[in-house]
Amino acid sequence: MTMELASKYGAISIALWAKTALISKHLDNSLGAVHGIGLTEYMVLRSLMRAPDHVLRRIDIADALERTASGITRMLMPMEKIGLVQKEFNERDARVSLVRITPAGEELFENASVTLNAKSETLLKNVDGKKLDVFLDLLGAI
Amino acid sequence: MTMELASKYGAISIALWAKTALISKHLDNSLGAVHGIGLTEYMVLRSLMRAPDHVLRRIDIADALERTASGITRMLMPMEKIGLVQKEFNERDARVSLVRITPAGEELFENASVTLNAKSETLLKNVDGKKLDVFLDLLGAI
DNA sequence: CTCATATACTTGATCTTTCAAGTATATGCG
DNA sequence: CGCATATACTTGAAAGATCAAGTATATGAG
Repeated sequence: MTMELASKYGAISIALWAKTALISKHLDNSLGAVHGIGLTEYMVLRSLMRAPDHVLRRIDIADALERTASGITRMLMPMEKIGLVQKEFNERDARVSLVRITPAGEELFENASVTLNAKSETLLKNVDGKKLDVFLDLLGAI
Repeated sequence: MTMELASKYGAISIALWAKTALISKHLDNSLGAVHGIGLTEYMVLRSLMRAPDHVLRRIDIADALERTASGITRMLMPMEKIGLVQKEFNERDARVSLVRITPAGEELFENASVTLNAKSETLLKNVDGKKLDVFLDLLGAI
């Protein structure tokens, strides 16, 4: 019994892994083609938009995205160069380098969100619309 | 209304992406520490175990895992070296290089499955056990 | 049969991300 | 205060995966 239950949890892990690989590839392609950013970069912008004052430390972004600090350092370089985010200093703590989303970044995020939502609807069209809240609850419980 | 629905689909995509990043990192670490393989390599073995006669073409593995053919070529090299899989030739079509799981690969897969299921149960313990079938159905619909 | 096109795979270059090590700064204990 | 330890970030080296191009083989039209 316990064994059966465990293998059911394993099946969910595997299904999550497989379906997410599929979905994120499509979303990445769409965001790249239409807006010139990848899904991970979209998630950086999203984290910033949800942060108080639209500012975060690099380490906070790393935690939110399950990435390393060095990965974030490298990802932000081109984003800063094209003006989606900008660097700021923290007066209280000279170690931290704050990241702020720019107006251009906010605008791109809003447009990219429309693309992401539309593409998601297409990809997930076989999921019963009535069960979306149940789905979100289950994911939220993880 | 349509907009609201689309953004709900978008929220599901994002939740899938975020939760899967978390889960696969943990599973990857556990499989690596206990069995010396990554989650992607586990999925290769799993695909082979589920295939008729336990044999697949490289391209089939690539499709199943949402990876490129070249990625599979490179991933199989070390797996073949440590004896988890072996190369075979297709008499009908000299272009294809078949991949067969070895007895050692099968044994490792069975052991790794126990680890994966146990770790999944821990990671997903907050998901109500009664809703597992609903969850699997929703994922299956994607 | 022959040739154009498609398929299966491999390989060099490249991209993205991590890991390990290093720098700079902060914090707390004595 | 002074020092041990922890935190935030950066950077060179390396891992993992993709892309583009190339090789070999198969298939189908004429």
